[in-house]
Amino acid sequence: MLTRLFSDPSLLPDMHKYSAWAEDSESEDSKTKDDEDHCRVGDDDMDVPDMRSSRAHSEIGGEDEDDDEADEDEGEDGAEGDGPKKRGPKKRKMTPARIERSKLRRQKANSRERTRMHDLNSALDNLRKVVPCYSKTQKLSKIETLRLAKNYIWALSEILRSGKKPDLVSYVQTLCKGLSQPTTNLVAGCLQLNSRNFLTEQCPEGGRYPGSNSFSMHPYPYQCSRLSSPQYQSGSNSHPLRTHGYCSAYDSLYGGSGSPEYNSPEYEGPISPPVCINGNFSLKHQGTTSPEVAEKGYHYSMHYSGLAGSRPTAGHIYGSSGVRSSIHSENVSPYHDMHLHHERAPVPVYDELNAFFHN
DNA sequence: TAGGCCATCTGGTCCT
DNA sequence: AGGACCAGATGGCCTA
Repeated sequence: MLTRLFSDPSLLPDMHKYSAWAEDSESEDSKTKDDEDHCRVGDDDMDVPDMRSSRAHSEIGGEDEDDDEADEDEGEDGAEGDGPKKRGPKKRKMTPARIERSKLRRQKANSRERTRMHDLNSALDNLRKVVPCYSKTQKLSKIETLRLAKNYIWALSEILRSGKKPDLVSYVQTLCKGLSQPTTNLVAGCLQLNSRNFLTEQCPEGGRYPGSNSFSMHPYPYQCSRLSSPQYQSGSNSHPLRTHGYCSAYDSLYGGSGSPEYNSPEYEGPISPPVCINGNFSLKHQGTTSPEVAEKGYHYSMHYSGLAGSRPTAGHIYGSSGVRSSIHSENVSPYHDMHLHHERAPVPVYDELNAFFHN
């Protein structure tokens, strides 16, 4: 859109007009406040913009061609007075009928926009329910939900590729790529993993995570009942997961009993994560690599090719201040040792993984 | 109090 | 022409 805007010179005058308005709004604070007070009506059902606002004028100017009385009446619109004359379409005189029609149109548009955003939010809510760490009481933010969902998809696809369970540290690292530290803590806590541990467990040389390779039969009791387990309750510091009842998608992935949240009556869509237990995956997995996966593979190949001896440690990713600093997905390599364990992976998959990881 | 997140309004653009 | 989509602006709420 921006490209389109900047590539189309005919649109620039309007942009300039808008910029000028923005600047005016800074310099003429009182005037703008006044306009806003007219323009913004906080209540949902009272969103009738006041046509005295300059923005309302700019919208109205380009429509209602059927009005004959519309003239080059610069006096009214250019009434901001001493400023430079604005270019673009001539403003038309507002008649009460036009004002009314414009109000109506704007109300309808606002209502549609609200509905659209509500739909979007409900879709996001549904997404929250199928990514790890769903909680009714403490929702992930929109951006974190999207990031986590992306990582989750990536983690699942990696599982599909390898045909085996990843180790927990790798799994959590994948889930937490690019997430904020609070969300990282949530996800890690959700999986009963100290985020500091899994971050610092990254071997700087690209080696294995100490003690993270073991995939015994029951290494991860990730069930919601864990929230009441003595281990969880005896934690040194209070954890939000304990109070908010987070549950992990790892549960459903690897043998956890159904989490109560997934049976939420509010949720109407399909609730199962797309992967079944014991390697019987239900996701469609086509032979061709999807663009997203290909992109991911590219990231990983970049990562593995350029990383030798230079991979930043976790401390570089999350500074002591807790502020995330320039984290890149390439900086974390959750699956760097997966290609070493391919007992159950079909040979083509293994080859493909090798191609990705050693490119 | 600053910053993050969010809902809403708004105008521009594209599509049907 | 009208609706969908998008992005900027703004103010409210919450939290560290």
